[in-house]
Amino acid sequence: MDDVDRGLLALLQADATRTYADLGREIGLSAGATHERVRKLRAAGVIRRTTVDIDPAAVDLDVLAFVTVDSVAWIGDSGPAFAAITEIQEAHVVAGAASVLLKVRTTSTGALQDVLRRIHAIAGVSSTQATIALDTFFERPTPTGGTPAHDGTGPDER
Amino acid sequence: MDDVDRGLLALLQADATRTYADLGREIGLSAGATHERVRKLRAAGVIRRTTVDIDPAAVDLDVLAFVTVDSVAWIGDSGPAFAAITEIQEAHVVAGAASVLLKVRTTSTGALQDVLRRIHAIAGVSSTQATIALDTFFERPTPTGGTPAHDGTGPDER
DNA sequence: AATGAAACAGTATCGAA
DNA sequence: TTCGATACTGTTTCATT
Repeated sequence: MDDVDRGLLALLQADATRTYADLGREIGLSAGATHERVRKLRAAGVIRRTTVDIDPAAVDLDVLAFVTVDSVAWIGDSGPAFAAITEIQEAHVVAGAASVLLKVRTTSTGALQDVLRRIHAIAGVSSTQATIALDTFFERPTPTGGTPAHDGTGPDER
Repeated sequence: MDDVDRGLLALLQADATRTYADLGREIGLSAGATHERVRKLRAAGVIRRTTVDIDPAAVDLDVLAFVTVDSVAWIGDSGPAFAAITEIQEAHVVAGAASVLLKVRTTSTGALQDVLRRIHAIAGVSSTQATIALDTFFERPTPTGGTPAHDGTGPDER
């Protein structure tokens, strides 16, 4: 993982449909070498998958909510129970007051209520609290440090 | 947007490197027709972009935190100020106690502290509260209702 | 809006440096 | 690890239904 790899990751995040020849031109590598780099990044699991980013509104997912879940017991192995609820986009175990933080998308507040009902049915769950998002400023891919603006104020650099 | 489109979206989310011929075979369409469908989904903005999903740990982003931000004034136009902080992966205006909810990734807790400092420097921000994620059960693409049979009625189904 | 075929472009591979 | 060349595979276009 050198700077060339990080640059490639940033370019691919922005647009994974570009050709290897094109990407290579931008970072100063041949198409073959670029291809080999990307192949290795995939093999190493740095690139987990190539996917499409979909507009939630286009599939009628107009409601976005963050749900904190409290539990009576340890919920460290309830991952699959949350994963079974398809409306849950992310599930994280968090430190602090709540045990789990969920990102949930539904077509309506009624559907959200139904999701909350199913969450309560999971063993150990004692309570939930939902916070509705009114507007999303932005959602972007995991930062890479590839070629991002650099304001120079940060303590660490790489 | 019919069921064929939704099926295509689900397949592309799972693996956008598959060929049109291959995708078409699975949903019962020729390569040409599949290509045309996907082209239209892109043109309509349903598919916002094709991207790669990167393992955060591979780029040393070992700290994930959700930060709630309180403000004294209306922050409806501070989107760009948050976007300028590259460590912020998502920013949403939320209803409830906090004004904005952020998803932040950093290489260390020290770097997180620095991000919080920069957030405080944004006009109108009065306080922040960070919640650290200890473990991520899963993070997946926006659900599409693609594979699950789904006729648009009723709260939801699996 | 879909098909099948043809022309074109990009990918994947390989020997050499 | 890279490059450059090549064979191959997939994409893109188009006339047709």
